[in-house]
Amino acid sequence: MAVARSSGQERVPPHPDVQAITLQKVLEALVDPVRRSIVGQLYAASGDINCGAFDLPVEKSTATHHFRVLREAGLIRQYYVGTSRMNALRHAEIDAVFPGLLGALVTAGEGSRPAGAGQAAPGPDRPWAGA
Amino acid sequence: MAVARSSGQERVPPHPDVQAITLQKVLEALVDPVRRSIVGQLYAASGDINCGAFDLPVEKSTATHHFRVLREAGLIRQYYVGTSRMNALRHAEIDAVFPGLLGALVTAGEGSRPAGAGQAAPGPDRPWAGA
DNA sequence: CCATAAGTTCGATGGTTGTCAAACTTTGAT
DNA sequence: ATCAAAGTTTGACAACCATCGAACTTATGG
Repeated sequence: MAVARSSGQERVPPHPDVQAITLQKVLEALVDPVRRSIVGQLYAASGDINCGAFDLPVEKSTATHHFRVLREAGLIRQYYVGTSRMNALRHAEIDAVFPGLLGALVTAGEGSRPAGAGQAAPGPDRPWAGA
Repeated sequence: MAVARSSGQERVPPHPDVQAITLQKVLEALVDPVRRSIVGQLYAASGDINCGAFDLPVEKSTATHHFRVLREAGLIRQYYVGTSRMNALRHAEIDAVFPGLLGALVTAGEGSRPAGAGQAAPGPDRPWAGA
């Protein structure tokens, strides 16, 4: 029946609000490949995803740890649906604070190197230009 | 006299070429505030900067360590001028591999939060929308 | 009521990393 | 030749972090 229990654990973990999101925390979160994979899968998904539906190379307890780091960094929003915990990417909010960052990171992580990235502008003569 | 010694140490440390730059290494490098400060100062500077000219909160030997990490990640280029070691941001090359990433990171690190970042798009009804 | 499913919490562990001090190297100037 | 300036190298140390297994909590289904 789900009587919306008014007391006890609300089963809603603490999230930082937008102003509290720092670049330091975001980078600390995104430096881990597993967490970057989570964000990538959320970015590519149409809707929210529950923890168990992710394709991750680690055990459940480790995954829990990663989700918590992402949540505390302000990158994802978590809420319960029955026994499942859903995860939503805080896309618009992060874009509002760090414009372009999320998109650039996900794009960079897609493994798809932009074509013709062989030689960049040669620039003025510098000692290392020869090596 | 500077006879351009043809043998011995060339005094040019190894740099990864563009194709070898990985997002993982770039993020590992940029997760450290000191290294992000170095990149920020290079980004804002008109030309290259020698190691001693940076404003850093660590000892010389630690700074050397940070410069090496940045170099091995492919973020900076280093070359000698006399006893000074110059540092150049590999701006164009990084942009070619990870478009927009460097700019987004430096902008995000400038502490200048974009105005009116209070409330982002409210989005559809989700349990956490109330909290 | 009992079993199962979905996550969480709690140690423990092994590896990585940022930091410094001290000794060293190389270059340029006196 | 001698000295100072600018970095580097090495070794040591403390702190942090990702990972796992085992025990626990909460909700759903029969």
